[in-house]
Amino acid sequence: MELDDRKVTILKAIIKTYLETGEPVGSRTISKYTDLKLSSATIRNEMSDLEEMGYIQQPHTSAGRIPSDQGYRFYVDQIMQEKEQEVTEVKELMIQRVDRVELVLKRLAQLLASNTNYAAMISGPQYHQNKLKFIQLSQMDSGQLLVVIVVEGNLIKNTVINIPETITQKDLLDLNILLNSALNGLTIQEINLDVISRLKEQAGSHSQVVDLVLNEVAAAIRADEEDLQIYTSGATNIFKYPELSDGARASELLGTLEKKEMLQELIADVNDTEAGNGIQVYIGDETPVQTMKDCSVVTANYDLGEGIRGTIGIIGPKRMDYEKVLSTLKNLMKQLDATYKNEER
Amino acid sequence: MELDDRKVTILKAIIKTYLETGEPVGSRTISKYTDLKLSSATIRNEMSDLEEMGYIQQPHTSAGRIPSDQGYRFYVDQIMQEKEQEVTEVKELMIQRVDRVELVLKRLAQLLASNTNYAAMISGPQYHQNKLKFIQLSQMDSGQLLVVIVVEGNLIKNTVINIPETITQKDLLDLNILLNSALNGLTIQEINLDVISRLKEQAGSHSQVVDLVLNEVAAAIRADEEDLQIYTSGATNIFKYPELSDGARASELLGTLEKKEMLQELIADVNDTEAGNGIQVYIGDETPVQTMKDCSVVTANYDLGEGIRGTIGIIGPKRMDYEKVLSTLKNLMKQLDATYKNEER
DNA sequence: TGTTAGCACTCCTCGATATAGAGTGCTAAC
DNA sequence: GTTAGCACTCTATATCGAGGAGTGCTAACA
Repeated sequence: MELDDRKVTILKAIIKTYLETGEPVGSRTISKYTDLKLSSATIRNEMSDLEEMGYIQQPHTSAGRIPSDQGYRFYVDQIMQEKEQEVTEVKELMIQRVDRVELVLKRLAQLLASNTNYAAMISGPQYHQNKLKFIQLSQMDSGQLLVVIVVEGNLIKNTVINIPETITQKDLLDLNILLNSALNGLTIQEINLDVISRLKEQAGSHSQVVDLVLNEVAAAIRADEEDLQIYTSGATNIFKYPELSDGARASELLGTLEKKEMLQELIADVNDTEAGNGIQVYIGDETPVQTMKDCSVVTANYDLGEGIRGTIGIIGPKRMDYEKVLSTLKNLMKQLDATYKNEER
Repeated sequence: MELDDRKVTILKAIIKTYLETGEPVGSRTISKYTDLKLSSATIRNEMSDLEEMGYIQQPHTSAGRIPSDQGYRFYVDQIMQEKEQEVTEVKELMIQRVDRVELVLKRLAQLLASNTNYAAMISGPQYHQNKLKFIQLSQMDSGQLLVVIVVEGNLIKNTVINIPETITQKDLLDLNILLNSALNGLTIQEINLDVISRLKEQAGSHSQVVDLVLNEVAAAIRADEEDLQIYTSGATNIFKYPELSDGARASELLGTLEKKEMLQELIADVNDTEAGNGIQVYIGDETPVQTMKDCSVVTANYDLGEGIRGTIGIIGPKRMDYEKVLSTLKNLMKQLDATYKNEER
């Protein structure tokens, strides 16, 4: 059987209506809704075909039809094609340049959640892939050194370390110069034993301090990894969709969003399958995260330049408003580009 | 009517049973449960009295009894008295000293949530009440200054600012000394116009930089306030308690925990009414947060020294295991004291 | 040959009704 | 003061039937 124009029109009409209402849609509704001027009987025949072809299904014999995952997939592919060129002008998202990346990300998540009425997640940059830009040691109290580490993209980490020895201002200055010249431009991953032992040699009597500093660098980075830089917002939006809000489902889903570990799998998968324009849609079972199999997830990869890149995800019911979500994300990416890339930091 | 020993025993038995089961408890259950060796009929009479006195209530005529808020209050007051002296040894909570306060707080919240099976919240320190300890400017690229601000308790804030002029190493050193000597020991609130203008005078040609730096200090602090330093964990634990997990209620409660604004009111109230040992219990309507009126909230104030203090809260159903929560919190406070206070930082 | 009207059929939804069971309150006896 | 007994109340659960939405099929129509 072939998916001719009329079938496509009817399929789209079914899906659109279902997206709006969340109720199974009957033949009479479609017969009125479309401008096809067909009777409900004809529609019924077509629907029967569409069901046989796997695009729609019936919750029970005498109910209307709802889209199957395959149906959603067809629909999404369609609108992704149609809108490919079109640069949608959604209402301004009001992005302000802020220097602290985490804050920006948190706000973005909030923005997306409140704009779409779905749940939003956003992953922060992976620090260990970024290059070191600047290290600064300074004496606070005696025996206490303040360590400030700046990596690409002006991400700043800092800690206070206790040192056993006292250290003169002069030595401190030398150490700073040494550290900077040795480590600048390296990523955290590239700071291996070789680099470290060479550094310690050069540091001479202060090799112990170097050790402590490098340990702290490593620890700070590690803490960050552990502390999964994933922000979520609007998790409770899922209660707006009855099909997601029954006890067990809601609990699972919210748990996934709260714990965040599983979201990493999602992000990993997004990065693996990296689509053309960076926007991807997972419908139902397509998701790599089992607890989201009743949801759809739309993801995008953002890149603020200077190594700050990550993944954004919108999580909602399968009957989410794909057009809106897709255009919101596209618009967001455009604005991020405009705000962060072109303007030199 | 008087609340004699037998009534107390029965009341406690009712509450204890209800805490475990979550179902209204009948007279026969109590007659078997206690070692009072009384028939269900006698218990019924006593229950009737207890209801008249307001300690228990019936969901409907032919159901068993459940504790009223007043009943819970009595119960909690009792165990708080009984356990006052007793330093309970719950299983070790495994607190490790970590230097980054936010991480510690996040972990604490997780620890509490998983230990109790309720939701946990924990508020971070309010930076503007803390004294400035150290300010350091350093040149990163030309035109870019790295500003590091350390306040009491080794809380570190930092930003990168763009400056219009270039500045020599010598001038930078002078500026650092100037800033530190002028601002050290002041709280953010104490840095008023008077201090600022005096500073700018002394800075001479670099008064513009001083301005920028102070603005950034203010902005960093403000961002922190906005970004409400409240961490939550285990919000989805509420699904373990049917009386909290129906759609509307769960949504409201989770929303409150996610948005966090309302939690501030709770914290404010805790600080206002500051109880003896710092532990407080809000039962049902006693809570200052309307959305938690079906819950009980147990709060404690922690103090890690050096101005790092805040509030911890455990949020669960009214039939929460008060004994466990109270002793867990007491134990936690003890461990925090041992880990942070005695050991000099 | 495609479209449509008509109709029987299916299955869900919703309200009404009946029933079982848990628990109470009261009374009377111990 | 305590207890056994019993009638009574109210909920929870199941059952039934009516109403209605929607289908699938057939036969007639253009």
